[in-house]
Amino acid sequence: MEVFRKLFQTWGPQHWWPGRTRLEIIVGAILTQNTNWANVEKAITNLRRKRLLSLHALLTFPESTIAQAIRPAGYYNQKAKRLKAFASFLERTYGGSLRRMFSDTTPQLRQRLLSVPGIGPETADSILLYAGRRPVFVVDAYTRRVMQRHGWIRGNETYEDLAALCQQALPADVQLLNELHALLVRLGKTHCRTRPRCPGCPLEKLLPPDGPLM
DNA sequence: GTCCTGGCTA
DNA sequence: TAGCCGGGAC
Repeated sequence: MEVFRKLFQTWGPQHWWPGRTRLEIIVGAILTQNTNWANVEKAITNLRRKRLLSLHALLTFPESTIAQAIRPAGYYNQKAKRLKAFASFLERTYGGSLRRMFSDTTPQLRQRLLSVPGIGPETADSILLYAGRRPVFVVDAYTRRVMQRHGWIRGNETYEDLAALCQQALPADVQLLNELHALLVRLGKTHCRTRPRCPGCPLEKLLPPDGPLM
């Protein structure tokens, strides 16, 4: 909570997730895997312009057509496959209804999302939090790096370990978890980069005496 | 050349 | 655990 307060006091609300619809948020969550968001926006713009941003289109258009549209997001062949995998999952499991999907319980839906090829824990949790408004903490590479550099974890924890650790330390508040993940991403892009830039960091006073650990 | 709101496979 | 996917921005 101290981390959240410091980050929020410094940068304020981050206005995530910038998607128009729940489907668009889910598509964005898949497209942004290991990819800069600016490139995802280009891909989503292409999908919209080509009328591919619908469940029906994702189900019916050939994978190669989807791939061409999302090319700016990188990994376009893999991601085209993943978008179609999610679309067929939604059709098969919930009759194509996002409303039915999001009326499922969080643990049940999470388990089912993880069974979709191309949806791992971070993508599943992003979907739950940002499209489903469920109080879920999203762990990402920045989260791990920030915690490791401050000596709060050993570094060999699994995704589920870190998620449990953070959930436990935080209230189950959708808005807070929404902002916190976005703020941690901002922190990772500005200060907690591959090479740390601690001077001026909102968390500078939380550093161990000898500085960052890695 | 490095990095980007990961996940799958061998 | 390493290698792979990959274009775009810097």
